[in-house]
Amino acid sequence: MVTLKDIAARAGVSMMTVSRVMNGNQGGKASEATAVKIRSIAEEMGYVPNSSARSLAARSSKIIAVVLRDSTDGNPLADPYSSMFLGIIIQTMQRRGYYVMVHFVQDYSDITFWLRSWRAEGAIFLGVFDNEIRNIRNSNRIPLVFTDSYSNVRQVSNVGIDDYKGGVLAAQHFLSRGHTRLAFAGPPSETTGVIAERLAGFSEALAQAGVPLPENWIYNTSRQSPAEILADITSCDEHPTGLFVTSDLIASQFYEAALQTGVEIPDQLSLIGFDDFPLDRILTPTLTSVHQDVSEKASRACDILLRRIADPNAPSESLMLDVHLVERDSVRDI
Amino acid sequence: MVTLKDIAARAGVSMMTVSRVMNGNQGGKASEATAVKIRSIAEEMGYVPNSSARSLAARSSKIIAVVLRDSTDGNPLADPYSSMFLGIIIQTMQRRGYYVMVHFVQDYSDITFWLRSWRAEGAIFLGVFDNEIRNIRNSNRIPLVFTDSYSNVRQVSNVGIDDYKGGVLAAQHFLSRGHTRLAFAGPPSETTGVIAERLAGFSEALAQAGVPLPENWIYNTSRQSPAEILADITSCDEHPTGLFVTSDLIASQFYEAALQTGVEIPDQLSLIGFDDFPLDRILTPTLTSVHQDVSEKASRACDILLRRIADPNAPSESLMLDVHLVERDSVRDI
DNA sequence: CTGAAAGCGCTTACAG
DNA sequence: CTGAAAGCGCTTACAG
Repeated sequence: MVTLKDIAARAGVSMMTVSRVMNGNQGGKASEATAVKIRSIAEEMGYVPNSSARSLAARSSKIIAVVLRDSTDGNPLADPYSSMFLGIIIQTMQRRGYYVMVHFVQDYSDITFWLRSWRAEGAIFLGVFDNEIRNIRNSNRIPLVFTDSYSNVRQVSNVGIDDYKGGVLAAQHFLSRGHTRLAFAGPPSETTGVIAERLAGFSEALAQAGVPLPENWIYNTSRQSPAEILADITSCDEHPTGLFVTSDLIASQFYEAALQTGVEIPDQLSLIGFDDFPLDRILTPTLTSVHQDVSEKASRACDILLRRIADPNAPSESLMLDVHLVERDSVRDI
Repeated sequence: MVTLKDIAARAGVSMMTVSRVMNGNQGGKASEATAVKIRSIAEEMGYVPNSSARSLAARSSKIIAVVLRDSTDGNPLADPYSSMFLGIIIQTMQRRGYYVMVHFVQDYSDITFWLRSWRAEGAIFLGVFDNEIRNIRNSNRIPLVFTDSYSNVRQVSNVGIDDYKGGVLAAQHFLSRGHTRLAFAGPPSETTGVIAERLAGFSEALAQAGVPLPENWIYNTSRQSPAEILADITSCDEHPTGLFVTSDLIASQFYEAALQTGVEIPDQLSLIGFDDFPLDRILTPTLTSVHQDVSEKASRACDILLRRIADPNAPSESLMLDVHLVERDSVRDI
């Protein structure tokens, strides 16, 4: 393995001079003549800097950590939302000269151990960490960027979207098409958080129009399968005519269940999803959905993180991106 | 930051003893009494080993590299195949005590630089690297596992599937349903490789049944959009009644194009895809597809890599997993 | 069972 | 513009 020392010997200079040149020769601290010579020797000898040594000496690693919640029931990257997001992060960070390590986490204490062990320079969290966010923040001084968080911890940066508005848009669309009996389905929600916001926006917009959203029409997709929920919905006489689902991924499971159980979308049940994935355009019927811009979200998260890495005194920034409704064919007129 | 030295001082032993204990005290090299004491002190002080220092001294990093081909036209993780695969790798490697770095690569020389710089212990390549594989192998002595490679370099391990059989199965299915005019669509293929194999299996099985596959019915999805291909196919009088597409991702783009151009699947054109993604079950009509087991492929790739890391003399192993056809509704009877 | 010495390959901080 | 010294936090290899 070729080291700085080897190059220094060949060039007849000190290791320090080589080190400076290999690090871009900031401000021409070395003469251009020696720099050129050193670069050509390094090239010729196939020099590759040792990142571990660099990290150890410089106390900085060029490593960006991406943390996803490990889903016990399978693959955290099975969700297109997460994988798209991760893809953009890797692309962006790589272009800026960083290395990306990915970690699936079950317990938040894992994270701290891992971040410290590698001296990660910053971390981006995908998925909801609202309950752990304070602990994570307190045990890690590096810049952290969360996504979709509704935590009240203000010392971390967050990139999210207007989930409440998403719920409102879904409600308004159903109402505008004449629906007055509506249901909601999503993972269980705490009092705050992405799902709670979408639900709040949805139910409050309905309430404003005098349309109630009964408790028993708020379905928990962790407890009941889409097929069970469909059975439940269609069993009652005056059943809901529209269902707002908190993600396109789950919405697509409803399509599958509808196919199996013979429920007609949108005739028996209209559907609105959330995310606006490419998938929506090939479903039959095409899925009306609340659009969020994952790429934008990902690159904003990277920008904020990089800014805070570059300037340790930079304030934490949070950002809420807009959403809009994309009308397709899964909502019928009543 | 707490170091081995700090713990050693507190415990009244040498750094070496602490080091041994922290590394699992292999073979009881330290007395259990001191081991217990050291562990409790380490715990109490919140000791986190410094991975950079470890890597530097031990010349081994616990880093596994995953290399994906950077797609110029977007996000390498937009393809569910890649993201599922990556997800399993991360999960598996993490459980075995390794760290995963992900790299999107354009030029193969990037790879070598990166692998060396971090002293990665092994690498898994997702996507086709057939042309670069010899160079990659020659410039890197660490264990490498490729996927879906048809390279003749035998010093690397490879995990693939029976692509040829996949093509045969598609042909046979079309034939069994009475189709005699068939087309093929996929990315451009070299003389060898995944796509070439699928095409060869398809066309040879057809030929055996006396059904020709004309050159102009072999479509290149990089040159023509699905909409253009559909237009071309349906324009001629005696047009193909069935189309074999090399991935479900591309097949889904044909569904979208069919919707826009008004081509009826399967009435005007029957379709068979490849991969058997969950998506297939919610398309209308549901998509008949050649099944491959991505999870199996990913975990086999990890197994092989770990075995070769554990034993540097372990031979390279290659593996070809089986495929089968999953019949759904996208192929009509003729 | 335990430890002192040397070194992994770099950078920091200082001196000139 | 250049360099000698010290050190980052570990492990290897040896000695006892």
